[in-house]
Amino acid sequence: MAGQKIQAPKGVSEYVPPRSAAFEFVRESLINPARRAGYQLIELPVFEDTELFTRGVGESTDVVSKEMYTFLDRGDRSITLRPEGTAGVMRAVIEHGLDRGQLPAKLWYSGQFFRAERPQAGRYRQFYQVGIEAIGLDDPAIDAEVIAIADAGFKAIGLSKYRLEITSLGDAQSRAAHRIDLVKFISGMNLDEATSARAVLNPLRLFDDKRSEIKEAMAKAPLLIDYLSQASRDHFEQVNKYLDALGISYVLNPRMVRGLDYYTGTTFEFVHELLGAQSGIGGGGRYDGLMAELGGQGLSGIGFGLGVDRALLAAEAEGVINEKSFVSDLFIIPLGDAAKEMAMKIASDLRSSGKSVEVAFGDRALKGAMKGADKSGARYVIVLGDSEISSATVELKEMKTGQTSSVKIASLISAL
RNA sequence: GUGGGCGUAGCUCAGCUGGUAGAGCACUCGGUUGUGGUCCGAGAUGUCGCGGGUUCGAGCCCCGUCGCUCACCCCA
Repeated sequence: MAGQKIQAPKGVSEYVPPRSAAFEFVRESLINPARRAGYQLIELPVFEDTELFTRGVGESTDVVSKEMYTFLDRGDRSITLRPEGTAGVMRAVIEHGLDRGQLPAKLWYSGQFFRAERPQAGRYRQFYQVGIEAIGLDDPAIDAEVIAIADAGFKAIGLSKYRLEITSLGDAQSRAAHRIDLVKFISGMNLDEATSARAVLNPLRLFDDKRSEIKEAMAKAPLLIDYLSQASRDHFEQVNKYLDALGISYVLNPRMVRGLDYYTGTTFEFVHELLGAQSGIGGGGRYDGLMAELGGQGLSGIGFGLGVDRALLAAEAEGVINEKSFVSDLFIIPLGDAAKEMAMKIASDLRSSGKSVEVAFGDRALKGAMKGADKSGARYVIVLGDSEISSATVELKEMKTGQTSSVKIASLISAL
């Protein structure tokens, strides 16, 4: 019986050669600034107790209420594929007592996340994020550093056509005071059912509506930024000051809306100009109440999540991906069985000395093997046949120039 | 979840008012016996997403389904 072809599940992003090289480059570019700032790797499960997200991210959010991959495992536990990274990091910090050492705890992660949405340009059901979290420090300087690390990642990729938007969501009192006035304002608007339902869940959502009539109506709505407490205002001004000192440009967007309930205080988003509807390539902010909500001590925190898939899309749109895929130092073409054995031995020795070496297997004709060497992008090629074996000498050919030189097999390592 | 567009060789696509498939690229081999990138020649490749239906006959029409894609919603 002929096997039916099996397709990947709907909406997943996957990266195969040659594009996987660009993906790897983008991901590493986003991670490196965090490593260089002293953030340490944290590897966590991709599935968690469902309650972690309902409690941490917030039941009223779209992410939790209609986009989670939730299922019962064989022990009837409710499990959810992680839709974001911060809640899991906070869970692990509490569980492993990382908040008992020196603060802030500075962590980075990278991996897959899952959201059961309708796929679209730059929006996948399984997608990749790189993120960092700095937990246990209220200093506005850490806010600026976190933002600077994200910005450095995008710059390392070569991106330039994006903007950084920031605002402050203030503390609990700030938000409560603002909400009263905002709800009052919205009650005076004439809204359709779906929109007002959304407004009840989170009135801030209306700031993000794309319809022009809503935008116009919301133009006069009270802004949260005008309700900030003195402490929140001071903190936010300090953040801006540090960003200025770092030479990071940003625009204040008091209408910014974030989809996760845990955000407080400093909040930011990176928006790319060349992407379609899904133009956010990264975002984050403070979450000063999250740890307590998850049963830990009441430490504050700040972090970001950067979209690797979208950053790659943005890099391709800007045409800045010129990173060649990984290329070998040497390509060996063996002719005959004895040569093949020797080629494997040479390759193995050179590899343990840190050289990257490919061997042409499969007894291809020399012409085809040379073509393979060319395609591989290897810097040098040698042909290994009877005469080379008996003389212990090979013609080392530099592919770029076509020039060859005689080299003893034993001294190949120094010739590469 | 709602709506639009699409689904033909590995890739990008062509296929006229229905008559049982083609191009370019890529791939393999060859152009005198062991050295690539150009050029020339030859060759292999598809259950035309899947399942039904209409028809003497469907890649082209109809229905369903799966997937892709774009937008809404939402977000990375």
